[in-house]
Amino acid sequence: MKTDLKKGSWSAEEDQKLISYIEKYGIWNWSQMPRFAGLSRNGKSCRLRWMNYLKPNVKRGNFSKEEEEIILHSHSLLGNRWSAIASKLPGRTDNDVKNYWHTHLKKRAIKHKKLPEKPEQNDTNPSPTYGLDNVEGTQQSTNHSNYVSGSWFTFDDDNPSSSCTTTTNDYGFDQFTAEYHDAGSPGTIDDLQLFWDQLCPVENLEIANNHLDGFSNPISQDSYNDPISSYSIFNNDYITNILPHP
DNA sequence: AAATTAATCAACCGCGACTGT
DNA sequence: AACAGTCGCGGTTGATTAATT
Repeated sequence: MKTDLKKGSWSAEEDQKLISYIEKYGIWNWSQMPRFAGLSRNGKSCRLRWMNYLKPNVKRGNFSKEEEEIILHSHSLLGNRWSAIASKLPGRTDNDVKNYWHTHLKKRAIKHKKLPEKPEQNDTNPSPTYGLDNVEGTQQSTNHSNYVSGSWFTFDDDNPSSSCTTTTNDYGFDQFTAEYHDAGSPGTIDDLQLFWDQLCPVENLEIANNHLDGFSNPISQDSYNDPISSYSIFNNDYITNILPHP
């Protein structure tokens, strides 16, 4: 048996029924709830309406410049993981972010992709523009050498197998990536700790966790067992995802 | 002013992941 | 291990509104 379930736009009355029900009884089972709430909707429709529209603190209205930047940055790393991107924007839903991307930002990102590579840098006299020293809030380091934009170089004289690089990603953002290479000869967990401490103090790791879904703290036994652990930092901006070695 | 086109965004659909049995 | 139910995600559609001709 099937009572024909309503589809399409929600009426104010339906909204009110759903809100009242959830306020009273909470969310316990989306597929069962509509019956009890007196709604001729399937659970999926109710869930969507609640999540994207009715839930308290859902932010409506124009996206700020800052929100745009976060979406662009995040998308350049995460791709179409709208939910992960939305999680960095309090009050915004994945649907909103996705819509905004398609209607406002996609063209801009595509344009970025067509931009020429950033200017060549002089290998013998490297500019700090894309280097670690210019990453905001990151500990200054004097250890690195042979800096060449876009290619690997020795990061730490004490850890010759560690490296970092800078690239311009597909969206035109400068991206800084660091890796710890354990080159098959296991050191101690302290070596790894030291490497990441020098590269990025703990407070910045916390920033990373706040800004990126899926970030895993490199200072762990797990990543130590993995011969390479890495993450990236947008120039002057966000610490970003763990990246596999290319 | 009317017709046409473009932009916007709420909502639907299919699918995969997860959980419980 | 297999199955069913549920949930959440991402791609897509379609109705409405705004802009343009």
